[in-house]
Amino acid sequence: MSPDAEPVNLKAPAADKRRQILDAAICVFARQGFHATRVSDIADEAGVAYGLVYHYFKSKDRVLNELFTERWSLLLAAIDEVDRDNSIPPRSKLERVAGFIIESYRREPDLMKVIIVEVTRAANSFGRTHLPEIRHAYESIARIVAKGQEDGVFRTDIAPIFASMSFYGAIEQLLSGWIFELIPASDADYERAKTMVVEMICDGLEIA
Amino acid sequence: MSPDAEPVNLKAPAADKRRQILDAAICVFARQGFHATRVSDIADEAGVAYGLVYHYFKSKDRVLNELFTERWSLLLAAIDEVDRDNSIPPRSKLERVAGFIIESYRREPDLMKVIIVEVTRAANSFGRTHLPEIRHAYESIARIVAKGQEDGVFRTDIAPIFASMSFYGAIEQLLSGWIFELIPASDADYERAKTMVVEMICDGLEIA
DNA sequence: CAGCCGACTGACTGGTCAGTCAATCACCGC
DNA sequence: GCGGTGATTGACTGACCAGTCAGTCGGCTG
Repeated sequence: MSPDAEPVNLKAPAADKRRQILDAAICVFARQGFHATRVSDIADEAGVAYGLVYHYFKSKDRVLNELFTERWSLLLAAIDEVDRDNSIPPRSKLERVAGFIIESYRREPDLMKVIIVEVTRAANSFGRTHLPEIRHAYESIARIVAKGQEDGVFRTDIAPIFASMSFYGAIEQLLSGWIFELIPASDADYERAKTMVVEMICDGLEIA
Repeated sequence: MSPDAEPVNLKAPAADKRRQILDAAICVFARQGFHATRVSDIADEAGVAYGLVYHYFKSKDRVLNELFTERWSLLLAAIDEVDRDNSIPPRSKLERVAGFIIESYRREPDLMKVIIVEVTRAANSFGRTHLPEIRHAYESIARIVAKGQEDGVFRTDIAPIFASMSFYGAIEQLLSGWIFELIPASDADYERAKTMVVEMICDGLEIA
């Protein structure tokens, strides 16, 4: 950018303001929930005029939209990449998927909270629009399971989509538990959870 | 109107109107979601004047409240009853819990949809109030798991609350799948699901 | 310098509802 | 038939807020 050292934050090169608004939205949505936040809350939090939000986004919905799409596409890409790597056993694939999701939460808890609470688990209101993308994730995970069945590693009497939903549901429930402080959330807990979910799903709770 | 011999339904003995309103709310909340339904929608659906809703309920929230509390207390009671019955192995206990929830959905899909979508999975907005009751369910299930561990039937390296959340999360995710038509929903599917969740949680996905 | 353009501002409007309330109705006991 | 009580009605109001828009600012181009 500019070699000359200038008095910074007015200079925010245009697109930065957009980012500022998105970040503010993450923060405010996480704190108050989507429905309860006014557009002015976002603007205030971003330190920006009310109208500017509408300069960059067509509506309040579009802001949430962008947050979701941005992150969800990363998840889909991650799952697909894991799926394509056939050098590891299916169990490790699930481990990586669980790891990715939990790690996402650890790094950006507010963003993940917003995505889960306002989109993924709000399929009746806002999330409705994104049902196809959400379904896509379930199907990708199901593909991993199916491949495990073909390899003779996973039992075949459980439908892949069913296993996939249960697996993802278990993980999301854990995140919810952390979000709403229903279960303890330390770095150690996150780490333990990663292996525990997979162990439970793959090996089962019962002693063989 | 005719003085006598009239077409009954005016006669609805007072408290029936209350029930009528609740049933209408179930229907409308399920169809449009809580936020998107106006109080007038409930009144219309119930075939009752707008103001009557406020005669029976202090606010729109209270209507949803009542729906949730009514049903959730049944769930809590069912779980506790299962837990107390020590004549059956822990695995059967989980089967009964899963069975109860899935059967509830089969019998009253709209009500369960409302409870899950608007309360249980909406902990950021409306559900916040009910976090204690929701947590209570998790803890009751965790108690079943803990007892299974004491009996040497369940492995002890997975925290009971953790297993509980995963178990419940898996079931709720299945219901969501049915609600949003992400997975097939026939009587056979419900029946299969009941055993599948428990099998997966107890025996695991992997072939031993 | 003039004139343009995109970033940026915030007062204002239009529509939407939750909740209120004054009035009416149906019934019952006296 | 009279007065009281609770059920029932629906027009109305006050608050709230998403989205608009007329206008300012600052930098760049010719």
